[in-house]
Amino acid sequence: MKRINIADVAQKAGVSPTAVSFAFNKPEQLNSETVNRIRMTAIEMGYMPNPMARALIAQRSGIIGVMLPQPLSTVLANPYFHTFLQGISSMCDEQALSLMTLSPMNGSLDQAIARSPVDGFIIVGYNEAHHEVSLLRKRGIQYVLVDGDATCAPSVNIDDEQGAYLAAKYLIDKGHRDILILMLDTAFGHADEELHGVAMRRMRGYRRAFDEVGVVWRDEWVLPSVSSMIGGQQNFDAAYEQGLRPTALLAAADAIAIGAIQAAIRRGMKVPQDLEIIGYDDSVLASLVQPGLSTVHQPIFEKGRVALELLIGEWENAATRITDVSAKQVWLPTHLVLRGTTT
Amino acid sequence: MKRINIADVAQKAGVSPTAVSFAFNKPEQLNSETVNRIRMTAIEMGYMPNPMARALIAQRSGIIGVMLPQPLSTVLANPYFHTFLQGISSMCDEQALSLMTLSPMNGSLDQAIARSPVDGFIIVGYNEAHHEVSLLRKRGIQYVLVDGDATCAPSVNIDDEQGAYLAAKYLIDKGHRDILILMLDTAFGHADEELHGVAMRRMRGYRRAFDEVGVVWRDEWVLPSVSSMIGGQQNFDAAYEQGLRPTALLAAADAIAIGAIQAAIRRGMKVPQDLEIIGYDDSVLASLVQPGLSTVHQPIFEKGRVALELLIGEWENAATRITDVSAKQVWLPTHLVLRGTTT
DNA sequence: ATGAAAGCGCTAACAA
DNA sequence: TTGTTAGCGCTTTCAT
Repeated sequence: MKRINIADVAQKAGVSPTAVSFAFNKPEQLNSETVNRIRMTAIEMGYMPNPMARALIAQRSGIIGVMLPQPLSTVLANPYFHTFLQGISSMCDEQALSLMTLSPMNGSLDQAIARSPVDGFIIVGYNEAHHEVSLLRKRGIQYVLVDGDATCAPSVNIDDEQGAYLAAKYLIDKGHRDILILMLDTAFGHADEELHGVAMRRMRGYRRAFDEVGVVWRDEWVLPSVSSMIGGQQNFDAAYEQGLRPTALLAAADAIAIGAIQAAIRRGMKVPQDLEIIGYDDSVLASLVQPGLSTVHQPIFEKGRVALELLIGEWENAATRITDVSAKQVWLPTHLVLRGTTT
Repeated sequence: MKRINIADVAQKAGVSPTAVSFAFNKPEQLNSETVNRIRMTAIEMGYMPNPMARALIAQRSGIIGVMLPQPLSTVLANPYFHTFLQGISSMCDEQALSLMTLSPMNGSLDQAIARSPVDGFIIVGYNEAHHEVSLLRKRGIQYVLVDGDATCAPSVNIDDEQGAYLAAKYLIDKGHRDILILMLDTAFGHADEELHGVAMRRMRGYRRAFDEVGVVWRDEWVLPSVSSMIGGQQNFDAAYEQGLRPTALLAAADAIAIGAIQAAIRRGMKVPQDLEIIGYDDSVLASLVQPGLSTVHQPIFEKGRVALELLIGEWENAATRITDVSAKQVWLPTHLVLRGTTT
């Protein structure tokens, strides 16, 4: 089925392709009668300008790409990303931009990037040093890094270290010494270096609190976990079967914490009486579960908004040729939120 | 900053643009030495083929568009869509497709559609009769309808009516007569006709159970609610202040049910002792809240997968010129899941 | 007020 | 094995 193009419409309406183009983009340049006739014909024939051709000429598609560290289906299972994407979208809605998500296809992002007709990227969970990222840089494509280390490009991060410190400090001050830590597995160099920065910063924060008070840091008490409820369950169970008997738990993500709670309850423990727990992120789930999850709050929604704001700022910089020395690094604050999983 | 194009690379590498193109797309057609030289030069110059130009020629972008009934930020606040989008993405991941979301911009989808370089649409919550949808049809763009009435195009729906019937029947059989119904507001013709089909089908299901047993259906006991926790809270409160004293509650969406539960508890009621509640959708929240929400289960994830499968099927049909008479209407089953909000 | 023609960046017949 | 050439569908000067 051949798609109708501008020439078809022009011919049927008895005008030139230029006229048809004007009828859609600059109607004021044309006799309003002609505009009407052309519009009529177009509708009748089911014509609509081809978006790809338009984008090719304009060198701009109105689409922003969000590069994610995991397959999309995994990401969408994570409440953190829900809120983050909401933040981006709220800005998209305002700016009439469309949002496209890209995840590693067959383990690599190359494919995905090469095919994405986007005006810029928001890159989540990769450091600037990452291979694909440096390619973008070289190609002169605008991007903003989120949850990743950056120096040359704008970035949005939170104060992971401080948040982690506060959480650990709280439990230690309450007298806990046998604290199980379920850490993001990305801190262990398993998966690429995704989130490497974030995971390491949180680890350092926990550690700082331990060191400061002189509590022994035992590596066997730190387990890498995928960032999901299942991950939390499995690793809590694993710890228990290894003989660990924690009185408190630090989880580097809320989902992990919630999974661990379920596992603990299943083993007959009472939360928070037998086990105090502090998660990380303050995702929507934290206030929904029973008991409410004590956690480190980070402004997730705002993070998304700010990321897109920075990206838009980049476009404007490029347009007005202001030098790129700016490269803003935004650091958003974190704080402790106490709910029902701590006493 | 001028972007490097194929000609620049060709010149620098001392070959023709064709050679460069081949080096990227059909390396086997070229002397491997030449390929290497070209690749080197390309990397050095930071060159990457322009995705828009590619898509223009191929008449195919590898992107599928998901048309949503509400602004993206609203949609992402809804657990139903999380799971649905996960279903689509799981298929995307497998097929190396990218996913782009479009929401009404400034109240209309025209803008968004006109700018979307997609290979096809998954349209959620609109009927085939909807203006924008019929435009697509005319333009010859492939699409699949989800949660909407269709005859000419493929569609995926669930058995809304039966699910609603089961829920209402259950409560009625337990002896309840004062049943508050928090219905999707889209059943009331407020917002366009979005979800019109779905909302009406659920309404009919509830009604059928009432009629069958001869329970009086009172329109004042049916309140339109936006599909969110806030909506559920507000409408439960509104009902209460109107003097309604329900002993049971049917909510046409889980989010509504959960909001209503919170409102009820705040008024000192015990769930399920004072108020039995059945939601709709069985979204992830339903099993997370305390007490667990009894609800009508629908296979949300699968719905997303099937939708994309149908779309891909359309492409293949078009390619092999099989006539389009097929237009599969898929109906997925629903069933009742009892948890803690019923006795 | 309207049209002819050049080109956005790329691919793919067809030649050489 | 490599290059020439003609578009993909559209926008946009520059003429008329």
